[in-house]
Amino acid sequence: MAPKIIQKKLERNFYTRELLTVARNLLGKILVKKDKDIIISGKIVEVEAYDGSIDEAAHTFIGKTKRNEITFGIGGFFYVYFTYGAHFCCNVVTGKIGQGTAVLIRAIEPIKGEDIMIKNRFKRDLVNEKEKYNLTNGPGKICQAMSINKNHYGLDLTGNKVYLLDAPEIKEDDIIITKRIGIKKSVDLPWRFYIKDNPYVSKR
DNA sequence: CCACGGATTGGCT
DNA sequence: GCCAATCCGTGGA
Repeated sequence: MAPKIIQKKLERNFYTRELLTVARNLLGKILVKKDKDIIISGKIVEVEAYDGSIDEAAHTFIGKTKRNEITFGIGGFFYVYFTYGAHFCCNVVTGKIGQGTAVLIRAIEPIKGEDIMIKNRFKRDLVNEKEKYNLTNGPGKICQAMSINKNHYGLDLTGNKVYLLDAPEIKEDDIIITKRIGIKKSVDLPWRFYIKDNPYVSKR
C-alpha cells in the first residue's frame, strides 16, 4: 500500500518570515476552506507580494486604516478586500507586527470541491474545456469559486475555517518571476511569482 | 485573436 | 468625487 501523504497545516512560523520568501514559498501550498463538512481546496499557482513601506501599489502605502489593519498584525492572517464594486480578493498576511505586508493569491488549481466551485462561478455545468481553467485563474474568480467574502476578513490561518496545507517546495526552475499585473503604481517591482506552464495562471 | 469599456461598491481625500 | 491588487461582454481584424 502506498504511504499516505500527511498534509500538515502551515504554522505561524511559516508566515512570519520575510515577504518575498513567503510569497515564493506559497507556490504549491494548498489553500483550504472548510465550512461545516464542506471542504473546498486548491493548489496555489500564482501570487503577488505587496509591501506598503516601499510599494505605492500596496493598500498599506498610506498607513494603517480600518480596511488594511489586519495586515499590520503578525503574519498568518487572512486579508480579504472588496474592489471594483464587484470582487473580493484574498491575501496572506506576512511578517512581524507593524509591517503591513501581504501576498495576494492570484490563481489556484482546484483539488477538492471542484463541482461546488463550478456552481459558484457559473451557476451551471461546464460547457467546454476552456471554462475549466477559467474557474480559478484570477483573484476575484478564486473568491467567487470558494465563496470567500468579507466574513472571512481577519481569519487566523492557523485556525480551522481557512488554512493552508504544507506541500513540497516548487523547484527553482519551475518558478517564473515577473512584474505584477493589474496595477498602475510601482509597476516595475518583480514581485509576481507563478508556477511555470500551469494552465491556471492568470496570464502568460 | 486582441482592445476597449462598463459594471458597481466602498474607501479615502 | 475619484477611482480601484477585476471580470466579462462586445466589436472589430
